[in-house]
Formats: sequence, C-alpha cells, structure tokens
Amino acid sequence: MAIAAAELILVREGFAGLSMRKVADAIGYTVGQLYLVFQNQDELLAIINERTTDAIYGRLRDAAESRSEAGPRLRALAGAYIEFSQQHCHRFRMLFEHHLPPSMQPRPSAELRIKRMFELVESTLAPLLPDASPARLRQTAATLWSGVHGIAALAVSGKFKWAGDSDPRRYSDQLVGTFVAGLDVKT
Amino acid sequence: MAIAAAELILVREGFAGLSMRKVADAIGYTVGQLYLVFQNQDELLAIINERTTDAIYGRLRDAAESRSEAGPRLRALAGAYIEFSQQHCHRFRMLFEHHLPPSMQPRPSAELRIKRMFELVESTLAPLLPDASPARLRQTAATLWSGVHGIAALAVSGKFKWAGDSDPRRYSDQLVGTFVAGLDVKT
DNA sequence: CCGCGCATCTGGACACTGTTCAGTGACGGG
DNA sequence: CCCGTCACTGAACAGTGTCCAGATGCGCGG
Repeated sequence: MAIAAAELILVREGFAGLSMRKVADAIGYTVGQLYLVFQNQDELLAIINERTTDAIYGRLRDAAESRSEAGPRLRALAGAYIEFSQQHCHRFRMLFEHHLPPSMQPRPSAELRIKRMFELVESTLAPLLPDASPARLRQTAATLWSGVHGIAALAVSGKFKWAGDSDPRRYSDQLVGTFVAGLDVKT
Repeated sequence: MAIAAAELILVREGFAGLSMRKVADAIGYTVGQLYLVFQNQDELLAIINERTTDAIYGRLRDAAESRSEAGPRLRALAGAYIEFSQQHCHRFRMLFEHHLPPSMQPRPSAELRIKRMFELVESTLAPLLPDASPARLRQTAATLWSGVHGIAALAVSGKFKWAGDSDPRRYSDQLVGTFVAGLDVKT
C-alpha cells in the first residue's frame, strides 16, 4: 500500500524527504498512477496525518485505562502524548507542521478525530470539575491540553536543549500536577 | 536589504512561498549575488528567525514593564506572546516549523536569544517561588512557557476552530492563572 | 484466430525549487 | 592602449509536484 510505504519513508527520512517519486518507486508504481489514487500530495499527507492522529488516540486511550483516579489519569495521558511525540517525532512533526493550502479544506474525518481526542481529555478532566458548565469544562480541557502539546512541540524541536534537564516527562508531570492543584483552589 | 525584502515576502506569501529567486528579484539582485551574501537559504531563514525572536523579546519586555505584580505580569507576558503569534503568524510559524538540516548547527547568537527569553520568564516567575532552587525555578519557567507556547502554536494552526470560542487569550489567561494558583498550593 | 475499441498506464514534459560556476564585462594600473 | 583582476551574470544541474499525449495491453465481436 502506498500509505504504508510513505509512512516508512517519513519515519526514515523525515517530512522534507518524502516525495511522490520516492513513494512511487518504493511500491513499484509510477508517479502518474499515484495521482490516480490521490488527488495530490497534500491529500496523501493528510491521510497519513489522520493515521497519526488515530495512533495517538489509541495510546491515550490505553494510558487512560491504566489509571482510575482522575489526577494520575491525566498525568498518564500527558505522558503518553509526550512519549509518542518523542518516539515518532517525524510523524508528530508532520502532523502539526504541514498545513493544507487554503484552497483545500480539511477532510471532515480529520476534524472528527481531533474532536475525539479533545473529548477524551474532557471526560478525564470532568471528575475534577463536577460543578463546571460544559463550556467551561471544554475550555479547561483545551487549555490544559494545549499546554501539554506545547511541551511536546518544544521538546521535539530541541528547544529544551539549553536547560540541562531535557526529559520532557518531568515538564508534563509538573504542568498537569500544578494545573490540577490550581483547579482545586478555585473550587 | 535582502533580509527586509525576504521578511516582506514571508509576511505576504508565507513560509512556503519564500524562494531565493523571489528575494533576489525583489531587490534587483541576482541569485548568484545572494549566495555571496548568505551561505545558503537556511542561513537567510535563520537570520530572519533571529529577528523574529528579537521582536518577540521586545514585546515581552514591554508587556512585563506594564505591570508590577508578579501574577498580572505573567499574564501580560503570555498575552503578548499570544498576540504576537496571531499578528505575525507567518513569522511565528517559520520560527518553529523551519528546522536546520542536521549538518548545520544553529548560530550561537540564536541560542542566546532563546535563553534570554526564558530568563525573562524566569525572573518574572521568581517572586512567586521565593524558596525554590534555581534549577526548580528554571524548570517551572520552562513548563509554564511551554504551555503558553502550545496555546499559541495550536491557535496559529487553527486547531481551536472546533471549540466555539476561539480567542486564544482566554486560554492563556486561564493557563497562567490556574498554574500560578497551583504553585501557591504547593508552597 | 484476427482486428478493433476501450481503458489503463507510462514516461516525458512543464514550471518551479536550491545551488553552483564558467564566462562575461567593467574598471583601474602600467 | 592593453592587460589583469575582480564582481557579477545567467545558464546549467538535480531535484520537486503535477499533468497529459501517446503507447500499451486487454477483452470482445466477427
């Protein structure tokens, strides 16, 4: 399958080294044939990104099931996200660094997957905010998860190098822990 | 100057539309001449990124001076960061989405600038953690700032669209506010 | 078994990218 | 006036995404 070959190239050579000709060569196809299957390169990349989103979601779900209490569960979620970003840094980076041209709108299935991920965070966070309105719960989940994502993004970019300690798990644990503690204060 | 022209193209056409030929044409140079000034395209982009970092630093410093109390000051810092990312989304995106090839190591001045930015956050955070060790202070600053960066990054990518409320300032205020409240709990 | 029609696929072509470098031109000293 | 040196040019190379005229193969009617 073309998608599998493309993912292999992505993992091995990174986002910039992923060209249509390489994918075609890898599976014995012709470039032209590839354009009969995919509308253009962006569609292929978008499909890979959806698969990456699925993979992340799977990791998060597994991590959530490993703990029952809300606090540790959130920490496990964040840790799984960080870990995925480190292990599959090229796939992770492409997911957030590749942008569709304005002429192409994202496929609806892609937005569904993002929504599903946020909802997982939301439902994990819910027990900690029993009295919050749905809107507030959603906003809080988005805030916390953006923070976790920021740690993953900067870690993957190597911007933490200046700090002697470069284990991003420590940052995510501290972020989730402190944020949750702060939530308790306000209730 | 070539850099100014390149920044103009970047702002108008985005990161992907910034080619050496366009820069050369814009200032009446020849491509070859550009390669006498810059070693390659990556160096030009790296220089622009340094200027972007400077611009962000300036905004943060101004924002820090507008408030005296630590809490509001941190909120102002985060707000300025978010605002910059929205106003100069293309420059902001290139700063974090363009990666030097492994063969090129970053210029030392670039790392200095990043360090300077983190130190600004650190010194603003210091009054809230009077008893913390320098290492812990540094880690806490990195954690908080990564979170703020995550909000900016996701907002610029349009990943917040699914949430009805898309004003990223609200997220940053909540993140900083809750995080600081959480810090108080632990002391 | 032959010949025709159709769908499928191919490989080259086009416009673009970063990068290099042989050659052209201008300018100044003898 | 001639020659040397230097700056500069624009063409060339290898790569990219994308498209399409034409070849190629395949099935079916005769």
